[in-house]
Amino acid sequence: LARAQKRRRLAANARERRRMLGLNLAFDRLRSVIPTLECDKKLSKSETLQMAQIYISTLTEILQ
DNA sequence: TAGGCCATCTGGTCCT
DNA sequence: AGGACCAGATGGCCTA
Repeated sequence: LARAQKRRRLAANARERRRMLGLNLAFDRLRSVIPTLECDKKLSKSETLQMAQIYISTLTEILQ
């Protein structure tokens, strides 16, 4: 690959890394707001989404 | 050592 | 044109 192309690929990789960093930060914020009773190890990403969905459903139901 | 979770690279597509 | 977003591939690390 040409040097300019390689340089742009590297830049794109860096942007993608930063983007994922932002996404992971959002996961951390969501995790921090999910009540995890007596569960010391942190939830995986998909677990976090599942628990959030369950939590929201529960709160919604309580509000009825 | 197989399975789960994750980070990173990459090429494609859509948006500005 | 260049950036944002996305999904697939790949390899590393950890645990049952």
